[in-house]
Amino acid sequence: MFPAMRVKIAGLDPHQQYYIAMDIVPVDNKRYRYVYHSSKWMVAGNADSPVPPRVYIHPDSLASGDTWMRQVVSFDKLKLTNNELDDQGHIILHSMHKYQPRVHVIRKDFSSELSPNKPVPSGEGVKTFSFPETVFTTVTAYQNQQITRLKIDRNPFAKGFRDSGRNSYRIRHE
Amino acid sequence: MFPAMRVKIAGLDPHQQYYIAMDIVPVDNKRYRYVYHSSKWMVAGNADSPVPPRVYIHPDSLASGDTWMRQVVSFDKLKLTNNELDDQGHIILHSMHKYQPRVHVIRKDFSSELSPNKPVPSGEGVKTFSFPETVFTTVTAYQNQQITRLKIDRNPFAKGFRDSGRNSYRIRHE
DNA sequence: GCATTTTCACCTAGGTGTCAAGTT
DNA sequence: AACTTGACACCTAGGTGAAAATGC
Repeated sequence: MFPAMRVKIAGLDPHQQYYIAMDIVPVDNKRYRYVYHSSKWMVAGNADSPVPPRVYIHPDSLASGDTWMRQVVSFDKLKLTNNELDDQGHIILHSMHKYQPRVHVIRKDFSSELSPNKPVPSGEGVKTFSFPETVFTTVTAYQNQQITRLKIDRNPFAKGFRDSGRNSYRIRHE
Repeated sequence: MFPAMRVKIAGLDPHQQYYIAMDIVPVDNKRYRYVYHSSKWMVAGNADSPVPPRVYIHPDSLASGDTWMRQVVSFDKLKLTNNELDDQGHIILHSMHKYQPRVHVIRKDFSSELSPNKPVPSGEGVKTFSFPETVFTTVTAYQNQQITRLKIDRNPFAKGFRDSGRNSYRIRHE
């Protein structure tokens, strides 16, 4: 997932151990399509059937509150798929749906049910955070040029698609 | 360090948490040189003064006995340096000295003194293993062709130096 | 008419030994 | 004469979007 979610965390007990995890939940029960001439996402029917729940447990887990608070916690290794049979532990989503990423801070002594394949437990010892500005719509092909430009300009791995010298290569193989 | 040390571990308590670590200790108090015509390492004086102790804590630490025993534990990310002022956490060694790598299995509740910059604690809760067949001599340039061949043939990153098509490239830049 | 998958050139990031040049 | 360092060609490993191929 790019751009990656990055969060700063405060208020933990420095000596307590925590997991930090992310899941991604549907915003509504709709399927969308992009209407190019109005540059808007429009409802295009009801959502597809639910997919197996997946949780991305941040690879620095387990760590102390102290450690988590000292750094920006980045989710740049989180991967998405539309393959409901995925066995790589990626988060499974439907294409053309709207989603909300959520960050979970889970105290170790309340983590007994934490698993990449089960919903994140809730209740005492678990805090969940949603940032509405991070809602996104899944696609298999980009629907508008602002997104394409953002991806190319900001992601180091897409440097080959930036404007400088754009004409001087990219000859297809026969 | 290549080839990397790889160990299988048995006899742990599956539910206990352990660190696994490696350090590298001098075999003797000598400095060596390689005598080409007899293909042997010969003593060439006394060892250089000791270097700061460094411990490589296996990156899968902390993990349960169960987890450690289920996999081959590989130390392929361990790095060596002859720079006594190294600040990358590499293990510091003298060139032209003989060394013995050691594997340490450290129960979590006895790990209070475990640090990349302190000698590994010893005593209850800590087991140390040495494999004499893994003794090696440090160099900055290879001293014999068997080693060079071993490195090139076995290390995927050295594929470019293998024999096939050896003549067809490797033109130096002007 | 779309949505999705596959292939590919182009990158980042970093692990190899070689060689030239420097140091001791 | 032996040792050390730095630049470099050549790899592995894997993250990009474009375009072609396939599916629905």
